[in-house]
Amino acid sequence: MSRAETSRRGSRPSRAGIRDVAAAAGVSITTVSDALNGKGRLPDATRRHVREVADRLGYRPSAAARTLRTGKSGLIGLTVTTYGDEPFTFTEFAYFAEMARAATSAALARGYALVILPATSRHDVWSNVALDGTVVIDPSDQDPVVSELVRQGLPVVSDGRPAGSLPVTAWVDNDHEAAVMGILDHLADAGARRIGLLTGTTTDTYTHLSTTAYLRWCERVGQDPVYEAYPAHDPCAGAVAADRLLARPDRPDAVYGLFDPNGTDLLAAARRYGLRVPDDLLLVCCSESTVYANTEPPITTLSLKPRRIGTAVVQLLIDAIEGVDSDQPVEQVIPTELIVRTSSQRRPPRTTVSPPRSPEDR
Amino acid sequence: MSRAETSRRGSRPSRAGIRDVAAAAGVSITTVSDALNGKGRLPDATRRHVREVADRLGYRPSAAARTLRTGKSGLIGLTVTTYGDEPFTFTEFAYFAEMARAATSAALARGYALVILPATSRHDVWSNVALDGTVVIDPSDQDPVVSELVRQGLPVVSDGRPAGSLPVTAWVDNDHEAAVMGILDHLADAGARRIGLLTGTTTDTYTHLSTTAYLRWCERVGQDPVYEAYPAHDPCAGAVAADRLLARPDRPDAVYGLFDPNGTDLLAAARRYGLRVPDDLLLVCCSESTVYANTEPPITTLSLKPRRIGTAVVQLLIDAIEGVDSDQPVEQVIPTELIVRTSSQRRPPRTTVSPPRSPEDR
DNA sequence: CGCGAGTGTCGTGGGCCCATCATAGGAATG
DNA sequence: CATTCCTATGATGGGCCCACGACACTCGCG
Repeated sequence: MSRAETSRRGSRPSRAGIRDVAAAAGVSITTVSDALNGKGRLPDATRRHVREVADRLGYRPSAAARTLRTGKSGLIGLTVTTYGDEPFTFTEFAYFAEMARAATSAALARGYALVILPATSRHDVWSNVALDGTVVIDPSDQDPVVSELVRQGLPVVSDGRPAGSLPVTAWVDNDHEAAVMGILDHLADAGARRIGLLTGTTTDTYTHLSTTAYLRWCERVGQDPVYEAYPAHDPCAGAVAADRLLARPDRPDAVYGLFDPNGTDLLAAARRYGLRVPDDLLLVCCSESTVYANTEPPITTLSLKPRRIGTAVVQLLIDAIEGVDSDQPVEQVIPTELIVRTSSQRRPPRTTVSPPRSPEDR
Repeated sequence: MSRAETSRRGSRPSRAGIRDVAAAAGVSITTVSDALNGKGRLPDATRRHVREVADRLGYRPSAAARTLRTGKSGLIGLTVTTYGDEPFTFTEFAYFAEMARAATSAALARGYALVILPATSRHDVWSNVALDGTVVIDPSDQDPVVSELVRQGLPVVSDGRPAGSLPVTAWVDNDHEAAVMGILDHLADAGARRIGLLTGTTTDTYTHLSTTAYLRWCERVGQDPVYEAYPAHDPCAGAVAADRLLARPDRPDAVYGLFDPNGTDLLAAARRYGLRVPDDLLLVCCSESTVYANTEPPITTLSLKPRRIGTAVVQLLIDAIEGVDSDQPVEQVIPTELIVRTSSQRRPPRTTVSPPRSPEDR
């Protein structure tokens, strides 16, 4: 009867379109659109009727068409640049898993979905997906991916203070200097005389800021720096570096490890040299892994609160996408948390309970 | 001059379109499309020229428009149904992290990107993203999400044998019965007289098949079943159930735990009861976590090979999307791997090395 | 009482987003 | 004149939104 009915030629295995709904409901396309989207001024009767017909036909609006028309896809990119070519390092570092999980939840809660994309700009994938914005974890200086995205006018929020003058829309990070200072003070309070550092050779800001803070602290208290650096993406290199650190003539009596597996590696190395923890060696490492609550002895860890970071990053990004001028500053600093366990206390504490983890605040 | 030049009105802060490239290169829109997509028969000179101009203008084809026209978005959904409302349980179970990572890599390698979606059908998100197909992990019987997707004609591949007559396009799974049987035989060989099981109360196929296999094995060898079940999504319940199992009057002298954290929980429970592992109690659990290589003692684990599963699932899905009639069957069974460590051997083995992990085969 | 202007409600038409593809058209060559 | 080659035209995909149109009803004034 109507044009919609006849213009579709032949068989129709495809899904019902807005046209079909309009024809079946006896109204115009616009009315269908308005009725389903809650826009326009329509009597409730019409609205209900259209919705019924749409349901009956199993109508689902085409996401592609809507995206094309509105310019919004409801998709957010997530990309991890750090440590090598693998698309992301979920397994190696619990931090990424937690952060990605929180980011996904936060995005979904606001009606967006998260797309995981490779750091290495395989252009075909990046340009095949319509993004409203992107979260970049640890962007390197002059990151080409970021530049390209910004050039296209897309908002970019980074996890990690951007190096140089990378033009990100907003960023979220911990205060790594303060965290390192706090740990070193904590170890010194526990009786450490010479504190060593296990650090990385990579050039990301986390490694850089932490190492610098360590060196400054040493200068302030008048201690000679004792540290070993290794390529953080190589799990075996970590064990070797831990061993080297404890084999030095100026062996430290306390060590802070910047990366997740350092705790286990340092513990193993200590065993090899017959060092007791915490009696002969105090240990702290930066990790989100719950493993360290059950090691022998339990190891004190620094948590960077990846859940809060993941949530914050996504909130900032969506605010930027939707043009919400939030009161939040575009630079957000998330506090770290030192979870003190046996490994960093000379005298065993009265109770070794770690703070209870509430689902959100972590 | 051309229509493209004049039809755009006013200022143009937006990205360059194919029109602009055509105008700038002095050719038609079709020629631009063909030149960039490698289609049609064009002289190389034209092709190069168009590409140059496109680069100069920073032209990126609109993903939304392409999707609308071609009907392909290059996007694959990944959804986890198991264990509660949280969008996915990355952290709790290393299995998911590994599997998702492998799936992401495999998708990217074939030019697709992965979108993580919630199992609970928040319709607004699902219908806002144009998917070419979906991977469903552990679909429950009569899963509404799966039904809806299939109704729309989208291919769905599941990780885990679908229960009932769920109409998935293909599925990948381990042979859980064989795996459990193998472990029980392994424990019996090591001298176990009464083998207990730590299982779940959930109704997913993994739990169901594994438990059934255990009961059948018991029947075959004439042992009374000794098992405790708990809701797998609750980490605390696991510790309690482990304790209950070892507190029973008919205490088992060997236990297999179906879930990732069971190893740690059982080890802790054993300590509380003064049981030595492996002397008084043999232990195996199903886990992808590397922590069990370093526990005291190291614990034998069953690996379900999540990387291979994640890869296989995505390959099958993309084959279905692209209409490739692969030689592969639509039902793929991935072999499991038992990583034997100290906890399941009465006499300490001569060497306790676990097999070296190659990057892909895991 | 009659008629046009004024006000409001409800709905419709057609353009638009942008790239792709089938087909028709034109130029050059044998 | 026929045959290659190459390029242009126009339709298409599906939903959203601006700008109106149809219609009903009220009010004011002659």
